Amino acid sequence: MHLVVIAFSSYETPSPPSNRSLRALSARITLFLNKLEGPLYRHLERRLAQHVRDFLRRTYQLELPKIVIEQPPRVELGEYALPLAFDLAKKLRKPPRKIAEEIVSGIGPVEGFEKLELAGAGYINARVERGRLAAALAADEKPRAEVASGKVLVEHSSINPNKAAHVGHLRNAILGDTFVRLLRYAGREVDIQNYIDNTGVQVADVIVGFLHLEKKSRSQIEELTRQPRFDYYCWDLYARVSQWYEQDKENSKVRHQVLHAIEEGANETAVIADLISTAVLRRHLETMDRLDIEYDFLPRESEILHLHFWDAAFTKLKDGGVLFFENEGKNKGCWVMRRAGTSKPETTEGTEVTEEDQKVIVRSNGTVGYVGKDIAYHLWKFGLLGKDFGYRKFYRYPNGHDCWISTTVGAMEHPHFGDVAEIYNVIDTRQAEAQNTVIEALRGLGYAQQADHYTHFSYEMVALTPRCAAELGYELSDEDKARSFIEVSGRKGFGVKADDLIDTLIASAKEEVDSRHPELSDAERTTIATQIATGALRYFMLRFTKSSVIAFDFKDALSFEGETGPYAQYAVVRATNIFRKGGLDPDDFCRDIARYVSPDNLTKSLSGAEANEFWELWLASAKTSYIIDQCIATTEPAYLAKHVFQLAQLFNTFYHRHPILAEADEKRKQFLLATVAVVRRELLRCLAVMGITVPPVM
RNA sequence: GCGCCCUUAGCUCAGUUGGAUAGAGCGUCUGGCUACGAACCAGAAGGUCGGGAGUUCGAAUCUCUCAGGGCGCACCA
Repeated sequence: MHLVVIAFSSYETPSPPSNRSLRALSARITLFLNKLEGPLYRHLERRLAQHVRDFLRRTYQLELPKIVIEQPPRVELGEYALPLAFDLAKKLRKPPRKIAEEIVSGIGPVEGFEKLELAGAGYINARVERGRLAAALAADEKPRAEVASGKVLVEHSSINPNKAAHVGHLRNAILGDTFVRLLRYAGREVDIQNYIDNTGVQVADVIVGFLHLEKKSRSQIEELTRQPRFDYYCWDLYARVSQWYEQDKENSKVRHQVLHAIEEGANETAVIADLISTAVLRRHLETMDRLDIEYDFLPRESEILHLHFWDAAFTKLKDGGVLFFENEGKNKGCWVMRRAGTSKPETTEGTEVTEEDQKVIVRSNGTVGYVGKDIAYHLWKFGLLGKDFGYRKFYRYPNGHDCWISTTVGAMEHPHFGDVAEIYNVIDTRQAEAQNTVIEALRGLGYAQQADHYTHFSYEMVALTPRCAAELGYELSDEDKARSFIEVSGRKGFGVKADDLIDTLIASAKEEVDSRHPELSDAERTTIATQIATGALRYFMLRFTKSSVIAFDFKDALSFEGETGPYAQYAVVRATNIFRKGGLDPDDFCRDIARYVSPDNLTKSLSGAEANEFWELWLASAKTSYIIDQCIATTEPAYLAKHVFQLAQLFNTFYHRHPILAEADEKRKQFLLATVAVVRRELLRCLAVMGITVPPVM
């Protein structure tokens, strides 16, 4: 039985029904309820704030723009804490305790809350009706509340297709993929794009390696692209080419020739470049697929060039006065724009921008730079360019999902990409200024709304600890040894390759699984080890906040204990085992908890101080969607990782203290099982958002 | 020189809008497996939140300043 309480605040009473369509009305009421009267954690918080706001208006004629609501340090103090009496003390010229008292006694009943109480020097703590929140949670009530409309585009990975992916790329892809899952969990429609710079210098460098250092023919190269880890071959070759450039300045002439030929297209060098970059791209997709990371569309720079995206953008930028032609100084003959972050001088005539503050968009030789191409690409993303890519299917994932790629002339039938309401670009913080310049270009063109919905999802790089670098066999200077981290360098071939790391993690997990589960087949053990390895890696990349540089070390990344993915996976396995040993199916039980546990049982089992340890689990479980909203609003997936760990930790303590299957009191046993079911469900849910699956045993 | 970021326990990191006694994990030490599997749990030690000043009833959090570290600031991408 569901516990549905319908309550309208007096001033929110909807107008009487125009008995035209009962169904439409009921739909509207449901929507209304979901928005304001949901029994869930975030709704309770919002409702509490609303009541306080009303009370202040009513009693003191005060409007507070923001009612701060926080969480009491311990659960026995309640679920929400309001420190607002301290703020009001000065305004009302009364001691905070007195004000808090007035609010507590005057505010009246708040739906879903048991009571408010005065605490400390003037805190107001609110206690929710535990049984009701628990019943809603048990029934898994999920209002589809206020989903913003419009499609979202998340761009992530964007690895140069000239060498193997490394740990830094993994951080990018895992952050991006998790953010996609967060958005989808919140009900948003999301397109995942991976921008491929297949005509840039980095690709050119590898081509130089194949053609000029190794003197390979096209057919030899074709043969090589078919070898299993062709991207590794390129990794080493790229490092050699970088060295070769350093040997003789003359060598970089070749680089320019090759780059020019690739950009031009329709020649032997361009064909070879396409062969190589496409082969490396496939490898990247395979690597990321090992971590369950997929893409919908791969826009390539070659099409941005060949479909003349820039020409369309150039016209707009000139007409819009965003770009202007420089007649003198070091940027003479270039089309430039104001660099983002440089302030306009107070009084100037026209568009004068000092040389320092100029960003060259079109070079004096007429060619366009990367920022220019990026502006064109972003106009396309928002559907503002008036041009579109051609599309063809490129890669089919084992699950049947197709990933599309750009072409000049594509298939007639294809999904509609671009033309979105909101975009997120997962790009490391070093490109902040370039990203902001693109945003300013949009704003300058009058697309303020689009500029406001353009988010540079910025994160710090992954570096290596000096110890890790030494383990990899790199010679370190004394200066480097003293650093806390050393930046990876593709040019030097210095870094940890993604596939190597995944292999190492799987091997390490496999050893553990082998020794724990000799009864399983090798294939089963490998599957489990892969799940554990993926869980460990994805969790590792998500537990740090974006602004923190990750100093990578095998010891930390290979850990399966403590604050790790496997710790959370293990908690779920334990929860599952309780049901299995008890002869129950955990998912069936979970789907119908209400049948096993009455609201009355929940209320009784969760009341009183001795029930706090159980309530902590229910309360933490109730916070999932609240946390997910927060992750999206702050573009910070690390909060979810934290939440998962706390939930798993609470569960493990609970598990240890209460032998559930041995519980004699049947009612209590059902309640404990319900507790396990809810926590397990929320853990699985959160882990899924993090892209982590849970093995049957481990 | 200008801009952005960082500095919290031995190590690696949390600490959302300023709030109750600054928290985890790892490591160290002490305990706990007759199993709902110990990839776990319980406990201990460990802190001048880089230094200083200010705002505030109240600062790890806001402002200023100093020190140390990182990253940007190409007619590269």
